[in-house]
Amino acid sequence: MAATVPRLRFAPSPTGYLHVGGARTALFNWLYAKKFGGQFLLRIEDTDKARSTDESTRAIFEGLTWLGLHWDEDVVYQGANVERNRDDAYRMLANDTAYRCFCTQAELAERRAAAEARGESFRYDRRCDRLDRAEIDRRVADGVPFTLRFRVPEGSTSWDDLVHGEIAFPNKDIEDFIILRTDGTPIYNMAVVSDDIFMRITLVMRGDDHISNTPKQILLYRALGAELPTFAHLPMIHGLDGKKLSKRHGATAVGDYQHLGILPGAMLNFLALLGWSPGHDIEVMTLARMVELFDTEGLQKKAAIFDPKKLEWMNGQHLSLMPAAELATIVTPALEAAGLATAADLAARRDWYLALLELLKVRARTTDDIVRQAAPYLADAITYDAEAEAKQWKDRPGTAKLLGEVRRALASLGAWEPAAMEEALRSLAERMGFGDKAGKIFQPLRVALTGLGVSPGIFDVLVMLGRDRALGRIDSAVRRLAGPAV
RNA sequence: GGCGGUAUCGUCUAGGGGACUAGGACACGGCCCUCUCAAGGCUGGAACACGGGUUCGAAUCCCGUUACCGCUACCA
Repeated sequence: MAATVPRLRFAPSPTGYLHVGGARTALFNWLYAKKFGGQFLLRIEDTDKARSTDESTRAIFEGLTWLGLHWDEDVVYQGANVERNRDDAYRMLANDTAYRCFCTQAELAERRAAAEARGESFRYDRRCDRLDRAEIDRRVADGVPFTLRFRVPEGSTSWDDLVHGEIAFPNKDIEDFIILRTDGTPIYNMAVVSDDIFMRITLVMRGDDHISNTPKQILLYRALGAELPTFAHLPMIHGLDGKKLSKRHGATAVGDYQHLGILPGAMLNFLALLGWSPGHDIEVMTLARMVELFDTEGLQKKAAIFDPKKLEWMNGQHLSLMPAAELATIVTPALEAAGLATAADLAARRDWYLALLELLKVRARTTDDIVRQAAPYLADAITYDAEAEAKQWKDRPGTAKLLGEVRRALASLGAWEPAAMEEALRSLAERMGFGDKAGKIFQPLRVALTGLGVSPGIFDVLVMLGRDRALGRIDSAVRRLAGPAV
C-alpha cells in the first residue's frame, strides 16, 4: 500500500502558558512531521470552558511561534466540534456499542462513596444496560436526562507503542465510561477520538500520562469503524526534586525562558535531549540537524529532570555559534528596552556593533548577560563595581599615577590599534618594574575603562571604546582616584 | 487499593549477551592556556535499585521485590 503522509497534532488545553513539557511534546511531533514529510497540526482543546482562556490560547501560539514550531493548516478548536463529536457518540448508540445511562451524578457519587467505605473500588455496574427496551423508551419520552456510556467488550486491548513497545490492558479493568454528558457535550476521550479521526491523524504522540486513556480510545476507534493511528507515549519532565514540574520549580513556561535571555534554538536543543538521544554523543544541534537525526528509536521511556544549569550551558553554546548579525536581531530590542541604545544608533555603526557582539557572546550564557556586559561600550558613564575597584585600585595614589602613565603612552600612539597598544603598554610595564607582569597595568586599566573586573581582552576593549572615550574614561578614573575610597 | 508505566554517575544520556577495568555531556575539583572572565584543552571523583533465574558469559533477556510516576470524574 502506498506510504501515507504522516499527520500529527499537538493538542494542548489552553489553561495556562505553554509549559516546557508541552513544548517538548510539540517539538517531537514537529520533528517527526518534518523528518517524514508529514503535517504538524495544532488543536486547542478548549472544551473545558471553565478553565480555558483566550489568553492561554494566545500564549500557546506565541510560545510555539517563538520556538519556530510552525503548524500546518488552520488551528482546530475542539470546542467547535461538539456537534460532530455528539453525532459520533450517537452513531455508537445506533450501532449498539454504547447505551443510555440514567444514573445521576449524585447517585454515582453516593455509590462510589459507599464502595470506598467498604474498601472496594467502584466500577459502574452496568445497571442501565440491563434496562428493557420499554423502560428506556418510557424514560426518554419522559425526558429523563441521560448520558451515553460506552459498552466495553470482553477481551483485552493492546497496541504497539512507538516508545514502549507492546502495552496491553485487560478490558475487565476498564469500566463502561461515559462518552457523552447529560447536556450532550462529549467527554475528553470521545472528543479526542472523534477529532483525531476527523483530522486524519496517523500518529498520536503525547505525554505518557495518557497511556491509560489509550485502550479506551482504541475501543472507540473500533466502535466507530475507524482505522487506528499509531501511538507514541513520551515520558514526563520533572523538576530538580524529581517531582512533576510545577510552579514551585520556578520558570516552567517557555515564555519565562524567552524573558530570561534564552535562545529558542537552545531551548529546543535542550528539550530535545530531555527524552531523546541522537546517539554518537551529539549534544549541540540546530533545529535542522535535529530533523536530520530524529528517530523514534532514540526516544526515552524514563521521565527526565529539568536541569536549568544545563540549559544555560546549552544556551552559551548556541550563543557562541550564532552569527553576530543574527544575534543582533535578538539583542537590539533588549538593548533598546534597557535604554542603552537605539536601533537607529546601532544600525549607523553596524560593523562596530557586530564586532562588539562577537566579543561578548563568547563569555555570555544568556542574551541578558550580553546586555549587561554591553553597557560600558554604549553608555556615556559607567558604574564602578565596588569589588573590582577595591581589589584593583587598592593603592589609590599609586593607581592614579599608573593610569596617568598609561594615558600618556596610549595618547602618544600614532594608530589606535591593538599591536601598537600592546607594545606600548608592555614596555611601560617593563619600565615601571613589573617585568612581564603586564597584568599589573591591564587590571587597573580594565576597571578604569569598564568599571568591571572582567571584560573582553583589554586591547579589544580599548578598540571598541575608541580613543576619545577610552582616554576620557582614564581621566574620569584618575579624578575618581583623587577622591576618597568608596 | 486496582490497573498501567519506569528503573545506568547528583542530572541528561551511550549501551540493545562477550568490544565494559561501563563511554559522552552538565555540574563539581585540579592542571594548562592567560591581562581578567569566558571559551578551549587535559584531568579527578562519581552509576548498571535489589533478589532470583536463563546462558559458557548479563548493564543488556525472563520473573519477583522495592522505589518513583501516571490513570482510576458527566476534568482535559
